[in-house]
Amino acid sequence: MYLLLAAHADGAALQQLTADGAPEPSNPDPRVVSAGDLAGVVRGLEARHPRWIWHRTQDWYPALLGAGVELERCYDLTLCGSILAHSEFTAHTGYAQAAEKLTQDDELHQPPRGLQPPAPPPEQGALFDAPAPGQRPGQSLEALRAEYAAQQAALSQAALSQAALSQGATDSGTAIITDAGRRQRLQLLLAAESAGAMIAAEMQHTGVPWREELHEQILADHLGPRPAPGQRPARLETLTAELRLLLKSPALNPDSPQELMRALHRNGIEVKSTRQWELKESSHPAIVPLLEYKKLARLHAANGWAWLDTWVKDGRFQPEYVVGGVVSGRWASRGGGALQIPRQIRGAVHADPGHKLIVADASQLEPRVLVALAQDAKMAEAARDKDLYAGIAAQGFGGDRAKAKVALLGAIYGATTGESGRLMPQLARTYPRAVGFVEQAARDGEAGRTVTSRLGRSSPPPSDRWLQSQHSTTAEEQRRADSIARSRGRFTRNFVVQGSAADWAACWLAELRRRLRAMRSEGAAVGELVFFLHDEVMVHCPDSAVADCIKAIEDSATAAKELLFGRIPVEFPVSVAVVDSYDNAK
DNA sequence: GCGTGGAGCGCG
DNA sequence: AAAGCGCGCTCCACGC
Repeated sequence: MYLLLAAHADGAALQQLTADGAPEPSNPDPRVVSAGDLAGVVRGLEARHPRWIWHRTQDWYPALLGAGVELERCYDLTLCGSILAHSEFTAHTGYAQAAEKLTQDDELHQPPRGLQPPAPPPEQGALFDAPAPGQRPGQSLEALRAEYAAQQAALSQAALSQAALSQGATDSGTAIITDAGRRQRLQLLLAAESAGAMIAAEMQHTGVPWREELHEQILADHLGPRPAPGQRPARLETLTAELRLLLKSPALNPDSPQELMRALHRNGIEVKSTRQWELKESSHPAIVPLLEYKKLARLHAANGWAWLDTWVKDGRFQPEYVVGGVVSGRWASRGGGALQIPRQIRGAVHADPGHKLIVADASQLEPRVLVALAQDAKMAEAARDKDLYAGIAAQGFGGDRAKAKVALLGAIYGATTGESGRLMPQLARTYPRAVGFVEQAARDGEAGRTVTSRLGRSSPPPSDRWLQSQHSTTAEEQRRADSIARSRGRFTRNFVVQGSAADWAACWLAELRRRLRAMRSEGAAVGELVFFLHDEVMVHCPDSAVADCIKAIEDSATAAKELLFGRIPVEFPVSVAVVDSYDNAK
């Protein structure tokens, strides 16, 4: 059952659709529900397990969660439309071609980042103050129904375009996949992306358990007592005085890179930047206190008392996740730097009494994804090891794990110089298929072609810079053009791996959510997803549910692998830690 | 005074 | 030891 939910002058409008987006013949008429009744009506309809179709999950779901209504499935027209508009699998469809021609003012087809106005603030009011459709062009019930139908049509036509076929998808070693296969992959991606949007809203609603007094204790230990607003904490004040003496600069502001650079130069410290690793080269007595200052200043500015006041309420950190916020399919976040919680303060993330945090991460996800993408049998042998790098080291690097790791990451990132660059030929000799796969992606990018993740998310087209650089005439311009092309090559090289890893993670997350919901419906005390970070999840759960949650996490990882790649002999192990405090997880 | 871009550093 | 991918946040510097 498919239920379309759209804003309406009197609240919301609901319409039952068929799978391909036509009004359901047995119940074709829309139903208008007042804002006040909506949560109750939605709750009642949820018993029939519909797929809720809406413009953006963020428009509806936060307020529904606020009203205590959790839903099972949705279809997020904005996120799915963005995938379909750009995917190579649907590039030949009218949908993608129309999206390309669309003017800036039709936001349905815009990617969800940057170009699109920010989502309405996720307050409770959002649901109940939805503006009339007239104020939101393109979001009437009829417009959304047409949009859904158009997306389903594009999906049903999913296939690799002729252009892409002739451009050597075969010589990269990729097996030709059937149209049905592409359709299935895209369908899976759209479902996972929409589930991700629900999970993001649910995790924001739940929040990460955050003990303010533990955070404050960490700050006090490092920085001293809380200073007055605008003041440096005691420890930073002391270090500033020390630096002013050591660098003979009585008014030095160590926060100013320019002042700092001049002061360092005056004291014979010849650095080209004030980056940590470069400062560490020098043995001047000012360096040690300077590095400590930088570390602590960062803690104070980014995750100090002000951060705590702003982002933690009633023992929960509730960041906003931005699904589809990264072109590769990774999530971004807005506010509070949720995806950059420094190790220093992870001690403040603490389970409630009688609960544990289960922190699970997919070990060495990106290299394993590369193995599966490239179907490199030799590397797959190494990937049967729990420690893939150790396996690679044994096969091709005389047991030197560090070397193996640097070489493999270099291949994924496109390293050309340094140790990593030097190891590339050695890696390529041992694993021609895996290395050939990323090399092909790099050549595609350099030549201005798009590349595509396992499930069908495609890289953006070349930038204006790249296009303009194609017309270079002088040798100098040509050198610049080559540099721009190589830069795009590194991007597309990484995109196929990072994007496919994001595909895997999205499926992992969606599968885990499904299992946790099933456990709850059996009435068991059960864990909640509270955090997700690219290849890592955190579940907050009662002591009694720990074993079941771990099993759900592991089963979901296996399920995700099979959804993406089928039954292949490559392991995707998860490492699981059951802890009270996040800082004990690794 | 305000917005923007760079530097620097946190995370994967 | 310090190169190669993707982000967000804070500060400072700069231009209007």
